Amino acid sequence: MNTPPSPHAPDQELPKAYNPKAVEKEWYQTWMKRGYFSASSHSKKKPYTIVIPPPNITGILHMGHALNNTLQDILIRYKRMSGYEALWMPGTDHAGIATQNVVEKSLKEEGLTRHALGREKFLERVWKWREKYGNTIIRQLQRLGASCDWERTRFTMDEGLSRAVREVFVRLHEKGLIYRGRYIINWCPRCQTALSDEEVQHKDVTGHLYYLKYTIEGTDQHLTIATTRPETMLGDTAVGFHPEDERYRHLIGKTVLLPLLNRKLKVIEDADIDPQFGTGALKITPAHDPVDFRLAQKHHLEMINILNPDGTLNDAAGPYKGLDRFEARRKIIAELEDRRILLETKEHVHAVGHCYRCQTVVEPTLSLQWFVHMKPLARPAIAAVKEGKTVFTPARWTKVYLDWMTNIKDWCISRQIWWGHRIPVWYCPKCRADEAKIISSKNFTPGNKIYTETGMMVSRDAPKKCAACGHPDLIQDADVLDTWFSSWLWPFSTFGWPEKNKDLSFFYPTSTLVTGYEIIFFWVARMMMAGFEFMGKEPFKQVYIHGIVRDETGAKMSKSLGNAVDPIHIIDEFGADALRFAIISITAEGQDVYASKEKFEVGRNFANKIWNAGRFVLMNLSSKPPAKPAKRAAPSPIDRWILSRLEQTVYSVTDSLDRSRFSEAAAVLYDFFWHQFCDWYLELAKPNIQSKETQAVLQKVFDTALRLLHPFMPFITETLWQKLPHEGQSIMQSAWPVADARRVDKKIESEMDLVIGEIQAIRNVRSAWQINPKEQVTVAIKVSREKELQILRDYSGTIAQMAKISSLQIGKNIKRPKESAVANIGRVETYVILSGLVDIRVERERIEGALEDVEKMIRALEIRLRNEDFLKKAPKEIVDKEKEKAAELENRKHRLEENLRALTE
RNA sequence: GGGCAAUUAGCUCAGUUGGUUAGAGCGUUUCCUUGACAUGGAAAAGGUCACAGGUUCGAGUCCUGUAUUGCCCACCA
Repeated sequence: MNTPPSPHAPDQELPKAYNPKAVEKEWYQTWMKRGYFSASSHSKKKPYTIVIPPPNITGILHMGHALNNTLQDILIRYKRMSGYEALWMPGTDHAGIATQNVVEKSLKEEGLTRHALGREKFLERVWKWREKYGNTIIRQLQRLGASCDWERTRFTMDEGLSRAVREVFVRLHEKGLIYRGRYIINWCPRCQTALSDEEVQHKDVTGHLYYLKYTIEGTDQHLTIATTRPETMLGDTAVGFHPEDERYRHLIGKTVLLPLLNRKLKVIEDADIDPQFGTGALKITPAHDPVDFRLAQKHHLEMINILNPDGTLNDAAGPYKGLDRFEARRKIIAELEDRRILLETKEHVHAVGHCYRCQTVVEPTLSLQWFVHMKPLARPAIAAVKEGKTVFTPARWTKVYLDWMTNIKDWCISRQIWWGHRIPVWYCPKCRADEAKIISSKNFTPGNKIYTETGMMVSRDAPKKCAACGHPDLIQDADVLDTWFSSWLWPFSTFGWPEKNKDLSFFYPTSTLVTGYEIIFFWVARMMMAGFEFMGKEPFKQVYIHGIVRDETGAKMSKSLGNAVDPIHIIDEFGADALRFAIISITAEGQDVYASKEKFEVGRNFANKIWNAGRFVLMNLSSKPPAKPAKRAAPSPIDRWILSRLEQTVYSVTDSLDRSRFSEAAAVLYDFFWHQFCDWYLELAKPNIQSKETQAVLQKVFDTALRLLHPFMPFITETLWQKLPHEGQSIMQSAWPVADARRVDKKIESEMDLVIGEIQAIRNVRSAWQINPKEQVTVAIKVSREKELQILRDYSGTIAQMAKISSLQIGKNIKRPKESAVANIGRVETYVILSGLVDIRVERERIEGALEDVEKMIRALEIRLRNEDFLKKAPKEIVDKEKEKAAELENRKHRLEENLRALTE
């Protein structure tokens, strides 16, 4: 026997309360050391694969991660137990802008800037930073219990993944899908880089609409134009109006003078200009507005960029040069006001773009950037979802995905930062000496030819010399790629693509992607496109979209707001299992979650309940369990009942997990374990606890429950499972229970329903009369039906035990004893003898209350049963059920009335 | 401007093929420290399922509209 060491000796006495700290770390280490998390592509099993949404290396575990990763771990552990070769592929994302921002901040504290350091030194600093802090979140995921195959951990800046990035860039370029061009992009003046459209968050801001007076050259006539960004007038090169707008027809052929600068502005007419907005006249700033840019292209207007990269105004701004854009706005407004050019100011709510990393207001700016032409990539990714090759859960996200994909725009992928994958493009300074020649395809239309420039080389590896002239000193493009340009390859780059290997063919396509809806566009949609483009197959079969974790007030949790419930604090205080179970419990499918510390107490309490049930089971199992369960004698009805309930729980939990209804599965387990197994079965089984049969059932039910609970609460289930008699080395490797419909015993369940109802009725009376729980009472039960009589007699011992009855009489001809309180369940009437005098008033109130309820129900039923349409059209079984119910209610009503009469006699 | 969610007990929320008396957790009330568990046990109170119409024998559940809230998308300057 060569059993690996267990963290706990089997016979160690269990403390009264579950102490997660005592087991979590050790068990996690043990699992890792024994290689339980690793998956192999040489397995004979069917693969089940999840790739983790790689957290940023700057990331610190927050509740969103806790939810996201618990969901993935539940799936992985469930599938692993169900016989799949389950792989959870982990890794981290280099998070270009975010990481650069963090490192720059620490430089600033030393009084340094990245520019002072220089590119190379700066990158060294970033790598150092990553060595030190980049794995924080991975250690935190491990505390959560995540069963990732850590040996496979990847990083988006690894050599392998970087190679994939270059390969993809080159291939897309060769297909004519990557090009460079001068277009309006979103510029963040703080990060000083271009952003993609998705990286801009639009927020409604109450600003102003300024009405400005432009003079028509050579006349004393004026033109009034409304704008929200008056400072952009410095870049105006034209004014325009709608061709059918009669108000401005007279302007055709005239020139308008730009206030302050007196620049001559062309007058154009274009159907894209909305005559309803403002005055119907539009000032056109081609370099700082997407609409204006398009108009400028169409009408061949001059484009004047007025901004420096840091958001201050440049030479083009004349007297306003050097001012920050917002300061310039204030100055210009004041100036316009002084000169009576500003005619009117109105409040105006409009959407203003903000940088998703630093929340700075972004500026639409004309700029030379690299783009991916997306339409051709989107086509198969759209078809796949329409055909159901990839399914969204909840389904409503399908439409969101398809809408975005259908209207997809080209993706700006170049970033003017240093931390990231350098664009694999090199330039020959010699060939490019003549600047006029540089852009060889001025009006490049992507998709049908390859984008080229004089002296430009797109290459997987750094070219040694210029392909044209042989010049050896080439200059690599200074920009890096958007972080998502590496993330969108994640489902296959992590397996070694572009190399063809066993892992790739075995684990790809992956099975489920679990993520939040905030990155459907950033990541999910793009992975779909990359999956088809480079692997020819969808990257995953299912996309499970969960909600966002918010605080109690509904605000998105964030560290900067200080409203975050820190998952690590919850783990420290309540344990990882408590955190996991609670976060799953409170998360309905796809809904946002409102988290507060109190909500995690549910998880702690449940873990403690499991712990104590385990203590009870262990305490009572014979110290040496029979090697084989003793020949089963017929199990008692109570045993059959819990086995039947267990079977339904197995079925229900499995079904819920298969339908991605995680909180439902958690609720079913909670109810079964606590309210059926602990509240009833354990109590009912106590008198027979010494019998072999009961012990066998107790062990089986507890063992099965632990296995069902394991994906949700890995640590406590492993700890207890190890202490129980078990086969195998870990609950992680045990088989997921399989539901067997034959073990469901409807007959025994309906019998137990009657018995439990009876016990509860008696307890209710006891409670109403404030009988001390320790005190034994005398009870008489009157039953009219043979079947019920039989059942109650069979279970009389149980009823007496559970309701603390010293003398129990059951029969058809029982007379109501004097000084007794009555309870009615169905057709059964129960008398509880009271020791002292009956307080008629109290008893009457009880009965009258019950009577009222019954009458209310009877009235509702009667209406239904008198309705001919109901009798004719409703299914027979429904009608029969209602009739049966009516008869029973009628019966109960009579008995209540009798009791009431007897009371007053 | 378009779209999507949400609106059910004091609070936070479940409730997917329409069909018993609409559920849970927390909180509240009463009783109980009984040899698994006070992070506990027993019992109980508490809901015109946002509103208005409609479909149906029957609606929390389906349809239409309204209101409130939140989110996403969108080049009305």
